[in-house]
Amino acid sequence: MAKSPGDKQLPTTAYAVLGLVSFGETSGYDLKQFADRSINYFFWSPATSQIYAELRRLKSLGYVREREVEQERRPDKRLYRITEDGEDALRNWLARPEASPDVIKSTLLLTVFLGRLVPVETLIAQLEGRRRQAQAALSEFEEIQRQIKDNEEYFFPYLTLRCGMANCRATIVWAEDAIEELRRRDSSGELHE
Amino acid sequence: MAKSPGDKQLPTTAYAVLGLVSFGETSGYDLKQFADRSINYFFWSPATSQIYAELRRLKSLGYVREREVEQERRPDKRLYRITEDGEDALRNWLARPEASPDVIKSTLLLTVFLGRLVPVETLIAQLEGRRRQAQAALSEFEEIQRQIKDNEEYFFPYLTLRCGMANCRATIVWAEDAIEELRRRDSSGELHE
DNA sequence: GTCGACATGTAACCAGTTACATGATTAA
DNA sequence: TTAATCATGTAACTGGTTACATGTCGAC
Repeated sequence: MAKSPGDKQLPTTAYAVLGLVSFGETSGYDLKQFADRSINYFFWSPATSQIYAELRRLKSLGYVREREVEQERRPDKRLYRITEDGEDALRNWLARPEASPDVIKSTLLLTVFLGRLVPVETLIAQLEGRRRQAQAALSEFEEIQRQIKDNEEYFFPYLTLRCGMANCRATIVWAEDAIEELRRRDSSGELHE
Repeated sequence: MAKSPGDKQLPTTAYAVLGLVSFGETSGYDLKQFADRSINYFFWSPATSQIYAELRRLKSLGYVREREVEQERRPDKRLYRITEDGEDALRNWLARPEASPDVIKSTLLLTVFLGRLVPVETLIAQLEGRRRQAQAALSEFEEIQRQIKDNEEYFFPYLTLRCGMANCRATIVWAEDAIEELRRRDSSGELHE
């Protein structure tokens, strides 16, 4: 059943949502929270409306099953649970031989690249900002790591957390390095331009 | 003149193209090559058709000036040069106090995050692939660095290059680390489902 | 009485890609 | 003659966001 002829590739977001559903029955609303505090760091967090749209698509493909739940003191909600077909499709997608290369859009790096058009102090300020940001994220990640590192259940998320930490450290080192180089260049003669 | 009332924010791609044009008069075709081998590493490289679309927009805003050039042994082409208004708009955008946070879409990390659904060997193979990739990119970056590091003209691109190198190193370290952790876990009992 | 969390959705729009069309020149 | 490079563009589509609508409950 895995690999029926009409198996068209879905957009990555669909698999991301399906992957989150695979952790257990949830609603669209909960999924949004979950996404924001997990895959958000290395994959964008889709808009709420997008999540609902994906859930409808996954349902129409038979990849998730829907269950309506009436609540008294809360609005009614729809809970989704992954199906066997859904898990097949997900495993299939996950096991493709090569992951597509990362997509990175860094307006900071674009700004640095065009740095000759920017006042040095502005550039340094932006780099400082990024450094602080990375430092804050690193602390947060370290805290999370403490909480989950011995919990076998979180082994794979833990690995992605480690990646986040490595990237933060790289960013901090680079930002400091770049600031230093900027200052050196700036003081070694205002003869530029 | 910088900051007229109708100054609506353009999409980042527009500023990216404008930024590339700011290096000197070019055609859409040349711009595509330039983009592929420069900002491509930290900003996506727009489709060719998109570049032409942006050039038309920039022209209609008065940010670039167009000049038609007839060629004998090549198709005719249109060359673009940034205007004063264009440079104002660009500087203005570049100097905004905080760069928006990086957008990262890593299907590899998404795959690792959902790693419990993937055979360990597949996961390791993907991580190996990424490690090799980062290693290759690092070598390439080091080579480029050798060529440009003493050329004042390339100072700002050089800073972005250093960022790329830092990220490559972080990726290599992380990938090796993750593979090790995966192997350890795998050998310490096949009791995981 | 108003704000924030809960909960789902629609409609309009935007940014960007893919596939294709056109056509000349040059190198294999 | 076939493919690659030069050179620009159109049309259809996809993936995703924004703004908005709707309504309840609990806390301040």
